[in-house]
Amino acid sequence: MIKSPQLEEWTKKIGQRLRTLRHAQGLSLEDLSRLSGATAPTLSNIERGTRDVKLSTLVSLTAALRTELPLLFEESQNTDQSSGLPGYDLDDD
Amino acid sequence: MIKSPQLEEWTKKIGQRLRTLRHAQGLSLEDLSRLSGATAPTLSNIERGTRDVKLSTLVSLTAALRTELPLLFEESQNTDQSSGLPGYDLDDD
DNA sequence: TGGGAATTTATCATGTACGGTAATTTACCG
DNA sequence: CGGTAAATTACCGTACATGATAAATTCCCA
Repeated sequence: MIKSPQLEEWTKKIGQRLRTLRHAQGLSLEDLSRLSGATAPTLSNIERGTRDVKLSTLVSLTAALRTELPLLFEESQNTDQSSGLPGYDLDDD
Repeated sequence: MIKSPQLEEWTKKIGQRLRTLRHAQGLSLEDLSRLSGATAPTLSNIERGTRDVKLSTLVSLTAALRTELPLLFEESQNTDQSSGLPGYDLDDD
C-alpha cells in the first residue's frame, strides 16, 4: 500500500477521534471490542493510525460508539460528549 | 463480510456521490482511472456500492476528483457543480 | 514501588479489496 | 438501426485488513 501524506493525515485524525470518543465513554479496547466486534489489537492499530481501514469497520465502530460516521471526517468538531453520557451498560452483551 | 443495513446505506450513498462528481466533470471511468490509479472495474464497483472500500481508495478518488473527503459523508450537500466546470485537461497527465 | 489492567506487539489463517486484463453488455448518437 | 464509447462482468494473482490468540510492554494507582 502506498501511503500518501493525505492518507496518513486522515488515518491519524480518524484514529485520534475514535480514541477520544472511546475514552470519553470510559471504555477500554476490550470493552469496545465486545461492542463492535473488532478485536482489541485491531482497534489499537486503527486508533494509532497504522491501518488502511475499511468503511465497514468505521461504520461498526461509530455505531458501537453511538456516534455518526460523518463526525470522523468533519473539519472542526467538538468530540466533547465529555462526561455525562446516557451511558453504556457493559453487562448487556 | 457481513453487510449491515448501515454499511449498505453508506456504500450506496458514497458511490452515488462519486458517480455524480465524476459525471459533473465529464469523466469516463477510464478517465478517472488514469487520474486516480484505481482501475475502471474497481471504480464501477465502488460507484455501484458493491465494495467495502478502503479509506486509501476514497482518499485517492476524492483527490482525483478535486473534492474533499468529508463531502462524501456530509448529511445534506449540494453535489451540484452541475455543468460549467473549470474543467479537467485530460491531456495533462 | 508493586501489581493488575490496559495497551501494544507478534503470529498465523482467512477473506476480500484491488490491479491487470479480457470479454460481454449497455448506452448513446449519427 | 448500426457502430463506437462506456460500463459491467468475469478471471486471476497479490497485498493486506481483520479475527483469534498469546506474549510483551506500558500505564496507573493504591
